[in-house]
Amino acid sequence: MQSKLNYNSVMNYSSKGDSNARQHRGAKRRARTRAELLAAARRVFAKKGFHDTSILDITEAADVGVGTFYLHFRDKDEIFNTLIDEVLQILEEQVISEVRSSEAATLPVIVRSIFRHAYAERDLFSIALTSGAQVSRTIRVEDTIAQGLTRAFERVTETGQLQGYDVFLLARLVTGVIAQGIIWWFEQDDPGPDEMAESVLHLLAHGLPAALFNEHLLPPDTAP
Amino acid sequence: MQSKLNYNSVMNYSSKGDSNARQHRGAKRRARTRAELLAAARRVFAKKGFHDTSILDITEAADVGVGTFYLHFRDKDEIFNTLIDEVLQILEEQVISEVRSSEAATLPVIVRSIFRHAYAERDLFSIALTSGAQVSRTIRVEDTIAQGLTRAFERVTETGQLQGYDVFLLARLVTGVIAQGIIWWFEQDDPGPDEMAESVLHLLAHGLPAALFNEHLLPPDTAP
Amino acid sequence: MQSKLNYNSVMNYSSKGDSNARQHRGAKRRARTRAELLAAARRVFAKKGFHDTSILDITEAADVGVGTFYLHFRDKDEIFNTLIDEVLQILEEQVISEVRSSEAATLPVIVRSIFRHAYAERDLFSIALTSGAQVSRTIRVEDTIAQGLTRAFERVTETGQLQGYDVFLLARLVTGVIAQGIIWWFEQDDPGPDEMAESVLHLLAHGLPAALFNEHLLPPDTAP
Amino acid sequence: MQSKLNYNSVMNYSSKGDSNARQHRGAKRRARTRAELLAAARRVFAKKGFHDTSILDITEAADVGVGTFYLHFRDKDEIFNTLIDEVLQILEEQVISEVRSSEAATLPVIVRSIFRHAYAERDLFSIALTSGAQVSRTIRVEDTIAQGLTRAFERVTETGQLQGYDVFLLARLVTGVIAQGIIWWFEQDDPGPDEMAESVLHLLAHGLPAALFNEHLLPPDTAP
DNA sequence: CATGAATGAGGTTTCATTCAT
DNA sequence: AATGAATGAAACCTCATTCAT
Repeated sequence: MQSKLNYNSVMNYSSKGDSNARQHRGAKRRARTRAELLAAARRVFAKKGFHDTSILDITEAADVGVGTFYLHFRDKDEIFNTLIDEVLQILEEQVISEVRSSEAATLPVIVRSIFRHAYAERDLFSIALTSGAQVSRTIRVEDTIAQGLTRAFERVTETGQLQGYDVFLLARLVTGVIAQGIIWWFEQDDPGPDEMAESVLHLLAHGLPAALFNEHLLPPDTAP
Repeated sequence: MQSKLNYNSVMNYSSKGDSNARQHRGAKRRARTRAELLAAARRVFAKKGFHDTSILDITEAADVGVGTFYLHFRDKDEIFNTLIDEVLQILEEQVISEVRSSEAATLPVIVRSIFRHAYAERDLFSIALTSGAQVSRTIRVEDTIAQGLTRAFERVTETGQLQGYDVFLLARLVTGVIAQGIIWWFEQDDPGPDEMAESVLHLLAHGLPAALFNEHLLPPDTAP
Repeated sequence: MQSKLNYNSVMNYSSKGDSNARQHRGAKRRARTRAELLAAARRVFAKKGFHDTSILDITEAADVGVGTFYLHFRDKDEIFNTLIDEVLQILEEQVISEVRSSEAATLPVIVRSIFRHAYAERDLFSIALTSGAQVSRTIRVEDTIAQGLTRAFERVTETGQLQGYDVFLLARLVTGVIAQGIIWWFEQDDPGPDEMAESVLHLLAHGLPAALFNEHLLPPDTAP
Repeated sequence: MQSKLNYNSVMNYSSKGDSNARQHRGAKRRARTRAELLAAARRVFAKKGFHDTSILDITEAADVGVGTFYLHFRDKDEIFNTLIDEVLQILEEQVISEVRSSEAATLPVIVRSIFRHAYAERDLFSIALTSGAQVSRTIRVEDTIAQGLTRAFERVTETGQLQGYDVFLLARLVTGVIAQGIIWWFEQDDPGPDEMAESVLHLLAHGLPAALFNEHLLPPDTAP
């Protein structure tokens, strides 16, 4: 809120004052500092996790004074959320644009696009997927993906298909597969995004091999 | 691991000393206090989340002195892990026993069993699924489920089926669907465990409706 | 509030538990620490004034850890108010007792008693009289004295005398004289309390010398 | 003292440089900014009290940049003192002029004049009377009034009257009554200045009603 | 074994002040 | 002269942890 006011004021500078040049310089510096803070926060969060990161860690990584942090963000939550929001907005834009420029706006296109972007930003996504709840009791990344999928699914609902499905639940379950794919990269780097997308899409398209529904999955007799 | 040391030490008390009776009484009291702490921790974690819970919160809820906490647990992480381990061990035992007593040890039986237990303990599972990472950088619940599934899947692998699947990744993806189902209960209480299991199993068995792979999922032209 | 709960709980200890002795020791230590904090606060306030005193100053003077402060008082305001309340309560009790044990409960007896006590505690009273407003927007010492005087005056009102006086305003004005007498000791130590009382009482009894109402108080012609 | 340096430097600007006209414009602007800061400070002090007012509060209220503040005043104390000095100087001038233009320069004339001016500026006076000590360990308003009264009283001393009085102490005690009258307006607006002056003057002229010196002021027997 | 008063490291946050523009 | 972004000292406060009883 505080920071948004500040942020917006930056945006408005060029159109308001008469002495354009002078105000611009201050605003530019301000924006640069803010960007440095965001970049530093991302690095530190990725390295130490959300919980173990202090404001001081961030300002030191950004090479600015402690107080500067509070000029731009209310607290650790806010910078974290800003970071996530930023990355989610880019994700959304990118997915939409990729989907538009593709032949057909089908699920495979969407999923591939999500994985590609998530892979590129996998450090942040991992943090976001595993520390989300402690920040806002809303799990932002999952929510955003689930909402996107829901909107997409609803397009099909309108055509009369998807009868008998709870679209919301379905979207969340699919989100679960995707999220787990991303979290996979928390520890390994491969398979890369395209292969990952194929695995996920294969599962989503055909389900699990029938064997898993027929065969015995436990040894006849085991001690724990 | 740490917590197991503590836990086992309780178990060993009665067999060590010479004056058996008195030690027994002490051990019983000790165990009772410990149990109160665990129960209190579960209540408080469910209400305030892991991060916002302090040791004092727990001891007050358990109606014991602060110092007492440290006689039983090293820190907040340990009591949390103990709680999770306990509940996961019960989950495992219950699933195994249910699967054993069923006609065929197939995936549906396993999944239903997992959901039933998770539903019964949904407050703890929700916390565990969303606060896992900040405790140990290992996401215990997902890991346990994924491991269990992996073991199960490997039985099938041995029969030569599941060719071309990365069993580990597959297990994790399936874990993702299950986990998201549980997290769903973070906000709603229904559908209940059996219905939830059906939805998940249907998805896992047949995949998503083909429409989602054919139809256009985006309106032809949207503003952001 | 916090501290009052704590404080009261100390008071109740001896009558509540069964294991009397053990609880007593803790409570005694607690009370001692609290008293040390109060004594230290008084010393530091007297030396540096309210505004320039930090919590750390107080805890260092009391030779306890910082955290200990917060076990007993919410913040600087609270310890200050506690200090003032304590001293004002003693003042009130002492004045009442002195007045009772005197021949006649007249104003001179009251005023002498106030000055005697205030002189004994003049460092604290000076601080209280000059820093009062910044703590609570109620000027505690003046208020207490004025209230006491008001109650006293009202006794006389009931006898039909004091016609035409606004008792509240009168009490405050008299409080002003007394307060200024005490503030006088902020910089000088004499005259002592009895002489001071005589000066004030003489003024209150006879008013100012008539000359001040007749004579010219300005030189016929002065530059600023 | 410090503030006077600053203040005078403003006055000297126009006479120093070569290009008279331009400097004049600069000086005028400078003076205007300074006046805005003073006016803003007064408003903010009146609203939030001295202690809770920050430099930023003042500059925002004055609608100037933070840095600008330091071009005119060293710190919060200085602007506060400047404000008080200004108002006290006006008080002094006004009292002197009113007294001069009156028939006889007696105490009633002085007191009435003081109250009239103090009432007009009562927000500032209230702040000054209750926050004085934290600024300079000299209680400026009381000091100024007491000094004025002392000077006036000394005129009478010279005529041989006021024998046996400590003139300084007497002046301070009278100051106490006047100050308390002004502080009264901190919470109420009436009685207005003239009525207030009459009450105070009546007290100063005749002292308190004799009853207060004869009657019992306490009920014969009270519980605390 | 249990207690809870005390501790102080470590975090957060504010705000007077500087200085490049 | 005016600006306001940046600074960091200095305060605040919490809470995990210890330890005497």
